Amino acid sequence: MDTLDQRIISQLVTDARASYAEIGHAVGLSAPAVKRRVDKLLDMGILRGFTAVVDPEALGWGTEAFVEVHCHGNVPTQRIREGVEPLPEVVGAYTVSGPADAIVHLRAADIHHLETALERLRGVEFINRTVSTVVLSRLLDRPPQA
Amino acid sequence: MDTLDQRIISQLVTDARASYAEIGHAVGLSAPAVKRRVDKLLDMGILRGFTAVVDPEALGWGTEAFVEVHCHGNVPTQRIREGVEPLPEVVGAYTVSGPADAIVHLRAADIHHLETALERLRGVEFINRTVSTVVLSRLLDRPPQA
DNA sequence: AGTATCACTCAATAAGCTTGCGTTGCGCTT
DNA sequence: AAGCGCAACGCAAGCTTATTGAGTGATACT
Repeated sequence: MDTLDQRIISQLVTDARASYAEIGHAVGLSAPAVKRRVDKLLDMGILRGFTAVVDPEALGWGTEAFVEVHCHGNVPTQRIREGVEPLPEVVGAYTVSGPADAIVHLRAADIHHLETALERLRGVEFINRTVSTVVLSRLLDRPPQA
Repeated sequence: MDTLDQRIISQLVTDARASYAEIGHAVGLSAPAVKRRVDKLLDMGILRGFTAVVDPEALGWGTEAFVEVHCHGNVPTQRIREGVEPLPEVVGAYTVSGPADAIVHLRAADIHHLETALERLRGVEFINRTVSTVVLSRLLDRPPQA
């Protein structure tokens, strides 16, 4: 995991479908050398995989919200994960410091869909109370250090 | 934009480096047909591009926080965007309903780095007050409808 | 000094991309 | 009802890229 690896990763974050030759040219290596490093990074779990960046609006996922989740008593983080993971509208979930126990990031087709997703979230047994903050507009949404 | 396109997108979200032939096999099309559809989706902006999924821990971006931003008076969303965009630690920013004006998602190497990023965020001229919520653990982080 | 290890380049083959071309299905006009 | 134009498809050819093996040089350890 040296500076060469980091530059390769940075290239892949910018364009995950770039050819190994292109990446190699950018970082000063041959194509096979790049492939071997990428394979190793995947093996080590530093690279988790490759994904497409989709315009959520275009696909009809235009509405999102951040939800503070307050639980009944002490709930282990693992159980929180298991509780929210089945909801397809959940795109992110984090345990946090402060008064709330967790923050859940919801993405839905519209306000009505968001409402039903929230209802299902509140239906999770250990969840006591939720405080929702609806997103009005997405200003920025990018990978780190791109 | 039909169901075939959606299935192609779903394949690409799962693995952005899959070959057109693989995708075609999964959705019942030939490789050239898939390529033409992908090109069109890119043209239309429905597909924004392809990126690598990196383990943030491994790259030394293990600490993150959500920050409620409160502005001085009325600030247009565009100016908020311009204000936070230069900070590399900002991975997401949203204007929201409720008492706060915006929510900013920060990602930093460690607590100290997070602190300096917060200071720089608070240094943005129109920002009045911030309320930070530090992430203790990431439970879930996934693309929608994967 | 010798040697093991590691990562690289080069080269060759296999796989995949990309484009032109002919075909088909569908809606619209004549 | 036949003809036309459009849009999308599959096939095939030529070209590019991926992938593997083999050889080489640098580094570090014995």
